[in-house]
Amino acid sequence: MSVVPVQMGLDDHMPIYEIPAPYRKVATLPQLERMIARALEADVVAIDTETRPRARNLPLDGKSRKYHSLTAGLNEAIGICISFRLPSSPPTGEHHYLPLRHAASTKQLTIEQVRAPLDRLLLAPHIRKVFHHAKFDLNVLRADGFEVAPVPEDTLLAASLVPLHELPRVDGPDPAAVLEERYTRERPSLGLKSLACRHLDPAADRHERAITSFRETYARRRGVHLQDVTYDLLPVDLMVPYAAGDTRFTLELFPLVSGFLDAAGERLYATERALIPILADMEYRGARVDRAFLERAGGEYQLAIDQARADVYRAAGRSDFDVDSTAQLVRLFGEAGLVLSGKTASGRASLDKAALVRLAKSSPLAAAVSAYRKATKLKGTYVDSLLEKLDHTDHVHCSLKSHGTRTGRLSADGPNLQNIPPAMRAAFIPPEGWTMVMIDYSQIELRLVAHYSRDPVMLDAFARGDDIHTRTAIEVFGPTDDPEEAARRRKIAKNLNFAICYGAGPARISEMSGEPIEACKGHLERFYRVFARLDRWKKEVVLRARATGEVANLYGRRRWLPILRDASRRHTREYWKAERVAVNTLIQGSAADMFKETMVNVAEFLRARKARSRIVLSVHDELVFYVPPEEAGLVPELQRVMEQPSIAGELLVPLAADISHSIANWRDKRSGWTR
DNA sequence: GTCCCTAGCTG
DNA sequence: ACGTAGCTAGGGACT
Repeated sequence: MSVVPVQMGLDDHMPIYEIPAPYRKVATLPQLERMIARALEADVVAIDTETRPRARNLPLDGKSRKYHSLTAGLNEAIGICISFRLPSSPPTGEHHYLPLRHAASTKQLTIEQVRAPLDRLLLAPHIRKVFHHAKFDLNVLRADGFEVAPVPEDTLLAASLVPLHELPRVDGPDPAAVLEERYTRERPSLGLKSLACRHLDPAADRHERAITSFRETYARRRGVHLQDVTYDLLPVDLMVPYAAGDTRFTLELFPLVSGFLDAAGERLYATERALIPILADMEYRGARVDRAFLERAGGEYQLAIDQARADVYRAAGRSDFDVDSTAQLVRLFGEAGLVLSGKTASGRASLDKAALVRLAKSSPLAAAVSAYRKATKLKGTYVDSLLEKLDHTDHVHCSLKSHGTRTGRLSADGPNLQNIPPAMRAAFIPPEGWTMVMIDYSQIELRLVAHYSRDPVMLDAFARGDDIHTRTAIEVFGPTDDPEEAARRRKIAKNLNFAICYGAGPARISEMSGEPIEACKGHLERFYRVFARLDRWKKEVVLRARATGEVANLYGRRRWLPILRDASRRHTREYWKAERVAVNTLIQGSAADMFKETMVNVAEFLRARKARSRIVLSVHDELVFYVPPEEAGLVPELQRVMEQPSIAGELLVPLAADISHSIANWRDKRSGWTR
């Protein structure tokens, strides 16, 4: 920065900073009115919010740095950045920071003062608003009563769909490093600063570094944690170029990045964009949780944990170790003469569930550790942490990332509501008097495998509506009248079917099905003789991917796998993994993009009918809805919408979506829909 | 405080 | 060579 601060760390003695061009502060009504008037003449306006954790999101206690999530907003706006460029603007554009909730001594407008002018811009129908990660800002703005229309553009989502390694670089990187990255790195960071440094200005992070250094000094002098030095405590003039820099980069990245979208990319981007307000709304409203159920379950699990821990110490004959420490347990097992055959990824002796199950018959110690692990997992990850995250209306708000996976699936965190075990699904309940409706695709990935491979047996199975695992069992092992044998064969067949999607070998099939490994080798060979087209398709996928270094799914979503075309890395562990990834990405990714399209179609269906029903959760191939009693008639229609994505007509297999419902909770459901 | 490792939950 | 895609918790080693 241009001016060295003379004094730091006191709100009322903030150092004076000079705001460099082309950045501007908007702190008075005339300045705001002038800025909005000019913005309304622009075709594209970049917008960003600066935030702090909500004031009531206080640390849990002195030592924990975790915050309560008491409200959907999670973060509170402290200021808004707005950038645009008119023909009459300087060539570098006009970039503004509008402080709203900075330290009291700061000259700034209030939310209510800016509401009307800002609404004119945020709702202007003809202006494209571009954000980097719009969903976040939409919810921050919503917490202050602002809406944005039309649906914003998003440079983060556009960048997630573009071959970033083909974009021109401005940071003059070492050519060897670029080459290495082309061959090894699947996807560079999608962070705004990272994209800006690579493609706009190598020094794009200079203001961020200035801010960080200020915060570090402030934290040191005040004796507080760095993360407690929130941005609203900083001198506003120091914030202006940093904050408005973000919208400057967003504005400049937008045409650059979206210019690299191909036709399929444009279509995928349209779906991603349509998902922004849908996911934002799911996050904002959250899922209702039965707090009393969780508290009860927590007590029961605690008893089970205490019991299991005592069992472990008794079986071990000593108690000078930590049951939570796998390393100490491995040592203990070794001293007790228990042999651990499996290995971890790093080659050490593994004491995972499979190892414990192998030993459980002969060792009470192993059985007790299993019980302990199960109870601590459920209580720690699902009961206690979920309770901490409930808001004052007992709703939990996760964050859904549309760009969170390399296949196209959504990812969820804070908490992850996509891996709630059945026992804990009982804690998720509908609003009073409403029904929870679950609609999930039946065997979506195997249907896509059948489509891709055109395997006649598999296509026939789905055309006839067979149970695919039973049909596979009959095709591979022949018919049997013994129901027990049929069940055993179906289990193996199910694992064989999953093996296609994941690329599992005999060892994994053996572990999953409990059959001997040698037998599984034979099963796999027979399986690929029966479903010969399937094996051929997988080989073709790999051959094509070797030539191009990438795969593209049914919607044209691409995943770069540069290692596949690098002959020098052939026959390495990473290479073989990339082959499995190539196949899995087509299957999982095609299903994911179909599912995203379905979410958009379902949300549009509900919107068009002004329905109160809403999507609550999205778990890869399942949607969970809250449905009020008077909208029961919509449910079969939702099912039909789900069965008719745009690609349904081109698929060689029928799609099927199954309904289940419950007025109680997510676990205790009944299949079908009748009333 | 950071990071990695191991484990375990989901589709 | 032989299990895809995620997130989170805890221990343990490091700074």
